Amino acid sequence: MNDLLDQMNDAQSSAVTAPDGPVLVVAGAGSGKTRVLTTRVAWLMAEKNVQASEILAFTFTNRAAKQMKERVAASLDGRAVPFWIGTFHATGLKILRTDGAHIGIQPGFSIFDTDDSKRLLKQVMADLNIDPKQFTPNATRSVISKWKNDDLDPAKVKSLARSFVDEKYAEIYEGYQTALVKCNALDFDDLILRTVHLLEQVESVRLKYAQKFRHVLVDEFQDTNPLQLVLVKLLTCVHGNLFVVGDDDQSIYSWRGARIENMLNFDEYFPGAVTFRLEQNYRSTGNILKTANEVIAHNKHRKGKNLWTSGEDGDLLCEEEFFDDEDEAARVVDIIRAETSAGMTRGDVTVLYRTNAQSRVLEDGLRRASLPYQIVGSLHFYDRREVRDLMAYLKLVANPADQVAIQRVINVPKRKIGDTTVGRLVALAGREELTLGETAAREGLLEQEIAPAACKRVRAFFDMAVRWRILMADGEPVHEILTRIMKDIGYQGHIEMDDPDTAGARSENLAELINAAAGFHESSGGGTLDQFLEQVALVSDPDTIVDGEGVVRLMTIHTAKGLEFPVVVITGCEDDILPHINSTEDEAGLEEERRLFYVAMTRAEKRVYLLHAARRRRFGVWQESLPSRFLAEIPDGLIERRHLDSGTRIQAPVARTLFGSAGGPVDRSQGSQGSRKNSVPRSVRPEEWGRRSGSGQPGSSPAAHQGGGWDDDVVQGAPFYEGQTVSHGIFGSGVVSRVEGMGDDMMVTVDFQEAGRKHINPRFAPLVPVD
DNA sequence: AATGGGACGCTTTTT
DNA sequence: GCGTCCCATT
Repeated sequence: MNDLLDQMNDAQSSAVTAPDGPVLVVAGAGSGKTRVLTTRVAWLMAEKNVQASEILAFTFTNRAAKQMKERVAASLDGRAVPFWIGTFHATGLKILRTDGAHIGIQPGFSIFDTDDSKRLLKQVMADLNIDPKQFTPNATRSVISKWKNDDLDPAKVKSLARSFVDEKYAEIYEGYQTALVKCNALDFDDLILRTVHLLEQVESVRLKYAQKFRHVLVDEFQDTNPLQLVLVKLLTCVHGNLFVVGDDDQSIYSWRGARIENMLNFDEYFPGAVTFRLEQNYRSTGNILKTANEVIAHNKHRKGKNLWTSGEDGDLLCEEEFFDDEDEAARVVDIIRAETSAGMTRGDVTVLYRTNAQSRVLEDGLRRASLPYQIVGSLHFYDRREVRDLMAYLKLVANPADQVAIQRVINVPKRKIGDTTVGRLVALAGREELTLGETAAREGLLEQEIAPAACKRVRAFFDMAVRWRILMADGEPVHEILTRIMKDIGYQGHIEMDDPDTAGARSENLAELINAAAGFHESSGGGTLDQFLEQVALVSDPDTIVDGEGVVRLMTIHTAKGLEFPVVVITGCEDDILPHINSTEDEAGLEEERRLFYVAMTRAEKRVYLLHAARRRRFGVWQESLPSRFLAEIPDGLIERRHLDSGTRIQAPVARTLFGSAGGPVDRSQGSQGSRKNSVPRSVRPEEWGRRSGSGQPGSSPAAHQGGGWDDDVVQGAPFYEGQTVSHGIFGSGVVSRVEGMGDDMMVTVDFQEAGRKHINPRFAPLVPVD
């Protein structure tokens, strides 16, 4: 044990050996946060006589949980560590499986993931005759999720509703919750919400857990939400030993309900808290740290810290501008080649981006260059259609009440059970208060509503389900059940018929699913179907980060949090992407984007490349971009900037500055910078951000931007009028023949000289008035 | 009930 | 630009 402590710096070891009670460790990026956490666990066990079973640790991701388990085991000489460690969701689930019955949760319940919830919502909305165009399932889901995270039930929401819209949402929420119960299912939020209810309402259960866990530890505390804070409070209500680690500068999940205040006001929530700060960084070069410090210092809402290293300054950071996203991707290829010939492996280089959509162009470039790469996160294996279909079969086997699963596959592969039949079946079941399967099993019941031939087909389907359930009851391994299901329903033939082009890939995915199930059977020592479904629901990807050596990894910045890489390439360092356009409205959103940028840079050990393009395709349409405002916050001495030929005077980003503000009047006094009047003055002069002209790129049509400078008055006064001559990036020049609608909905009809008549939404396509 | 064409929305991030 | 979903057609 002393060995472990000797290897630490003073701040680290005093945090590890902190006395009982609430402890907050403010741990900067790369400051050895995980090490402190794991050593604390080891120290508690070695020095404080705490049993493994008396420790509960929360992590933010399954990846982190796994890593921590391994590291604790290593620091205990490989002894088994049976302590509770996992995400909030997984831990909530564990508690609910054991004690959920106290608050009326039926055993064998399903977990609905986002897609399941959305399907259920759609059904509920259809039942309530609510137009899914006015209340999209996505928006509704996030509204309901917010309510759940504020511990508001449908009744409360209803009484608080002030507007028609709120009332509608509340109505949907109520229906959704009822439907969930009917399906015997919990959604993601329920896993935490219901656990909180259980602990609040049932004293014996609360005491059971709060007494059991003498020490509770939380990683990534800055990303906890209010409900999770309550859960932590409940679990520590007996011993009060709470040890949390976090970095307010890395809080990037507020959109999911995380409250940075949980950390900023920690001693308010947990009086008497002791705080430790870890600021020495063991990961990055001095220049990277200085840059990160400079940028994050622009945030006001933070505790404030300064990372430092005893190591070298290292190389300067490198900023490079490109004409478009394809050029940017080509440069990524070059960087990888240069780095590998300079001694790095491909696995040492990681490419980061703000949005998943950006990966496409990068992938194309890498594939063309025959560079092996791996996308980490995002494209979840379990999100593929064929995998979800099979998973739905497993779900309906495990939980006969799961209507969502049944409705998904009752006619997949096609077995002539159409929407009408399904609708009648569901209605019938609802009326009789039976599950769909029970309804089908009742003698003569189906015949009341459904044609005899259809009844037969429905019964045949549920008969299969019954047979599969017998396999499950006999303790047949999951992969065997799965194989049997596939055979019984002829799924292989189905995917070949359905789309021969993709059949090969889809069969492989199914083979992989069976592998995953077989792997689960082994690693879990004969785990049940329920356990398999749980694991799949809560573990988005079976730890995707495989061997590093020969593979370049691509991922979003969010996914990269907590990881480190020798070389980091951050792409799309542009305003509207990083910071993302949806987050630039208010200061809080902007600060979170800045933290995102900070997280991205602090992943790097040796070198950071900051790339941006002057234009890129979005929604299939070219859009102009300005360099990220965050780049301007980097002092010149720390970075080498390579811009495109600045001989050509820059043309302002037409489409966005013209009509980006949803049709509202543009603030004239601010000129083309109107939307960012609250931001820091740019130290980089905008006119220096040249663009490459006449590059010969297809579709670049320099003509579109000729006509020289640009006049605020013309631009901001009257947008478009009939008879006006305009120029378009792809179609060339033409005459406006019609203007319809306003703001975002504006459609302009233009007769182009070459391309003929086109309808254009100026919000998406750069349309420039020509004088 | 199956099929195919077309409209539409999506793109911020995920347990 | 692409996948999904809706609707009309058979």
